[in-house]
Amino acid sequence: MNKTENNENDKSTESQFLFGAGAYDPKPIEPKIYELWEKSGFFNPDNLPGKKTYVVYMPLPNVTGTLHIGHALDNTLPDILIRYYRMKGIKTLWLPGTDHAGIATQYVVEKELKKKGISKFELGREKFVEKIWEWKKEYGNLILEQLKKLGVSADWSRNRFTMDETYAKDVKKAFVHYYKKGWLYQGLRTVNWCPRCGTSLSELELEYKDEETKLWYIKYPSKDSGVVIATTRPETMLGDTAIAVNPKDERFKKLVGKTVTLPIVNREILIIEDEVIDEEFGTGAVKVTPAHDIADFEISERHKLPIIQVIDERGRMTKEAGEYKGLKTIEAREKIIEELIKLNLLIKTERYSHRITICYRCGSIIEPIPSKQWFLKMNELAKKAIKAVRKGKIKIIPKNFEAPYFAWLQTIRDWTVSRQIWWGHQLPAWFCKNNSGKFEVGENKPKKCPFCNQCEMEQSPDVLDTWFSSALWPFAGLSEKDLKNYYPGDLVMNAREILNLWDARMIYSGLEFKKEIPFKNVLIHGTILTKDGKRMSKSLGTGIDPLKYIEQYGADATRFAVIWQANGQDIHWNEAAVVAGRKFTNKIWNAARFVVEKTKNVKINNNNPKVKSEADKKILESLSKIKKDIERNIENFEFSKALHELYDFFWHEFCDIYIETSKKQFENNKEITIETLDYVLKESLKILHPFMPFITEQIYQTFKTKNKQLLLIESW
RNA sequence: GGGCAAUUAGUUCAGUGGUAGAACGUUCGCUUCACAUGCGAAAGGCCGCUGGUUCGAUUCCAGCAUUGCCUACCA
Repeated sequence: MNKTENNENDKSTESQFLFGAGAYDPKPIEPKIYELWEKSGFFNPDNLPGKKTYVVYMPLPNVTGTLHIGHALDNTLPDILIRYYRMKGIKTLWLPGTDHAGIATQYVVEKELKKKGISKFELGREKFVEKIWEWKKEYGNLILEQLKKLGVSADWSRNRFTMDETYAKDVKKAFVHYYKKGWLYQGLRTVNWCPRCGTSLSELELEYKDEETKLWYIKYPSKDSGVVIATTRPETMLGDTAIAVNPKDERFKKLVGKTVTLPIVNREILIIEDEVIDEEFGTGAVKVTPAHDIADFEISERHKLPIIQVIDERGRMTKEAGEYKGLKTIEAREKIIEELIKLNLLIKTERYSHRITICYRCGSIIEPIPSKQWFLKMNELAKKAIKAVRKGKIKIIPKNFEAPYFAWLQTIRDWTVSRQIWWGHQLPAWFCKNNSGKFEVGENKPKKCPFCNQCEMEQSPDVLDTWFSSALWPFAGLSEKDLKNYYPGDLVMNAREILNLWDARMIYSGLEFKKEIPFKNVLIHGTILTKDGKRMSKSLGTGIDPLKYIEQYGADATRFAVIWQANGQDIHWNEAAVVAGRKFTNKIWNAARFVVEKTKNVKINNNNPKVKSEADKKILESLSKIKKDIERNIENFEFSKALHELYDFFWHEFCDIYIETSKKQFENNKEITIETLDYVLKESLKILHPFMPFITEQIYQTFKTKNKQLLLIESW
């Protein structure tokens, strides 16, 4: 854009406000309107009148994120609530922020650096973390700027990041608190390990992929006869410490308690009974490898079996694997099968398809290995979270999501909270350099080592699982005053896969640290799928970019499309809805133009009797009914329904019927017609505002009313 | 494997115990002084399949099929 054009635009502002000509063009208008709102300070509830509060916690976008259509849903719907309650005279607070997103961010920055030929290992931890901070400074708020384009009316003055200083302090406090309660412990556990990322992954960070493989039937001989087992992973047999069968399985009854010889290694291993074994699978007898299978690890805990690690954290065979040491697992597998054939112990091979576990970030095959990790006992916390929902203190909407919530919490395992990456909250655990394994937990580094009295204590290199910090989101880093005024809040709204990952964790964290529920409602919205019902995926190019729509059709039209389709269940995204939204903005624009042109410069003779026609009465009745409906629907989170009703009312009842009638009424009933047009338009703008804030505010600003303020805070 | 949900017009979806509605699309007619991103009109559906309850079912129940999502995981 050149300078002359700029000047022209400036001059034409007034005429734009007064409806120049042609179709509604959101492009020059939306940024100006947003600026107007932001400058007004009314996104900040401290500047709003009233006493009652309404608080929404934004589902934290990752700093690496860019706006996708899921965010549009996550944020447009709460914006309706926030705008509605703000107009209702309630102090509304929408708390925004971003998540440092440990693995995800580290992965993104690592890839960026790699392009420049820089390896994180060459840089070292400190420099690498510095690079991430630099990256975060440059791109970390991008997504927030994009949310502004959507019209999100969050209180940006309270924007937080999960690694802000004050936030980090609360994270440390939480860790120390749990430790003092005896709920944090270190232990060896076979964890899902990504050999590529070099970290353990939570169950929720795993993905699965179908794979065609083989099932090898291997004989473990003994003095009598031996046992045949079936396995998909022969290379792990070097770490076998038992054979397990189902206690009900008659075939193996007399073998239980005896031993067989583990081939190649020639170790005697015990035959044990365990309920989890499926008699139907393979031969009914299973090799138990505690170090490299999570289910087997659990069996080993029940039977006190030894753990022998034969695969290391880079996915190579360890020295325990003897002659196979240093080989990749897949190479070891081939060699071992060759050896078994030589020994005449490979009974048969079947084709077999199953699902393998892969890393959610990089897609590498997960290698379960034993690893020293920190665990948080979940027993008490899970109970609290269950109780809050059972007792109705927290509502999960729709209600049928309560079932998976309870199921998850009832069968929950202790939470592995440590991660072996560099980006995140380092554990506030301080180790003695001279006494291996001795440590102290505290918010600050001890001045003097309590163990050797002389060393500089070293902080644990592990960082906390990202969710450990986001679990504290409703209160961490907030000032005392804010906590007093705005905690607990009212609502979180997110997609269903976050229910246990995040919502449940916020619930028990709130109860544990603030002795109060963090929010009253958890609203689970549908998932946006492609038009043919497939999951959206960036790699398949089936993603839907809301910014493209905002650019092309405007934010109001984009919001319209999102809300129009958000009816509670999964959405098969229909682009036509955005076009419908754009048409609707144009309709609103033109209807307003009509009303403004007809009502300006008209001298009203107040002495004339004002007689309402049937049409006047009808539209006024409809308006008052629709207003109540909208209120009810918004308060019940029925946003789509509300918008459909609004659309129908405004377009058909107001424009098609009343405006057309009004043209005739001008001849004999001017006063009341003007009054009605003016009133219905203004009221319509109000009730449309939470849904389509930009255009309604823009039109509202053209009115020459006394004491006019922003529609944003106009009373509902 | 378990759980949840969906299946209604060409498409995306509402909805109801008495044989169905919207948006977009399609067809036809309109440059009617807010809007052609418009106005008016029309066509278009054995409401997934099979059985049950009922005077009557698209709506309630059961089974089946298809699809999707969540969750678990079997070596």
